[in-house]
Amino acid sequence: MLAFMGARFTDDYLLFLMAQASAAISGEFHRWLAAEGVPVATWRILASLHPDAALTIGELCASCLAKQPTMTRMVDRLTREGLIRRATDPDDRRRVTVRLTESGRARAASLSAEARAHEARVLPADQAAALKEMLRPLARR
Amino acid sequence: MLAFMGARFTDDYLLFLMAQASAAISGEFHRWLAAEGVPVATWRILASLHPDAALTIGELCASCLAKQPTMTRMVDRLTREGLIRRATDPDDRRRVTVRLTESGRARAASLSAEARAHEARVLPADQAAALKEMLRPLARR
DNA sequence: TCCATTTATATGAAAAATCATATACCGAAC
DNA sequence: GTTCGGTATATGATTTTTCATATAAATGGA
Repeated sequence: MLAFMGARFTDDYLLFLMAQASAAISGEFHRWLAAEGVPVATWRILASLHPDAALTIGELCASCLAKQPTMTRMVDRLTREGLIRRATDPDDRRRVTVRLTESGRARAASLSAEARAHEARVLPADQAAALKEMLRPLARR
Repeated sequence: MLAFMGARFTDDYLLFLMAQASAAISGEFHRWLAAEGVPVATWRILASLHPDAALTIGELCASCLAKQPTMTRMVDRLTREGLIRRATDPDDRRRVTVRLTESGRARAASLSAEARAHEARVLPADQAAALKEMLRPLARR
């Protein structure tokens, strides 16, 4: 029998558990995306705009968890690919609002459907709902 | 009154909520680390080894959510800084096991104490325990 | 109006992470 | 013991992300 090793700090540390759970579950879906040839950054932006939101670069940063210079470059790329469209906000000409093109909306709809199906495989609906209830206030901070 | 905008997909998508909650809460602690001059990568490795674990590079990758080449380089750096020590596993000479030095243990202990204090500020103990219960099986996948 | 401050995005330089691959080693089959 | 396939870590090249800063525009006074 092996010697008892003593519990590791991270085995019962909320922030590590949350990061690991998030990475494990998201990783499953990200591997599916990769098989479809869809970069994770593309998915995040399409999902954030789906079905018909107009978000600024800054709002996309918060939703996709990227820094602003990164987001500007991602938005450049998706714009070149014809999936999204940029527009200067007339009420505040510093702001750039982004929304889906028709082609982007179609792509977002199909990926989102698969995301929902994956979510349903991860947890029964009642457990998923309970978990979301706990996560929502944390996500807002 | 503004027109109703239609719910966004990501407002009720488990994987986004989990990633956003994780980033929001971890971000709070990471800002404190930055103020202390401690890189996040350093904290993750010290926490994973605390108080006295001997982990391989591969196990550290899983714990810290980094890829293997990244981890090899992080371990190089912390070794140079005298916080951890590498050793070839005599039972399998391909493996490199890593553990804290005395100096690393002291640093890990003090950071972990602050991490616990932060965790306690995030959620009441009973809610944190309930959340951990839900996250644990997901993190194991 | 003019100026100072703050906010939103863009961009060049730098840093960090990752991919592809090399090396070293293990274990099993022969 | 030799070979073959698989596993663990290391490393060069590349990509991705970020930092620092610039530009442009809004905001709140003097």
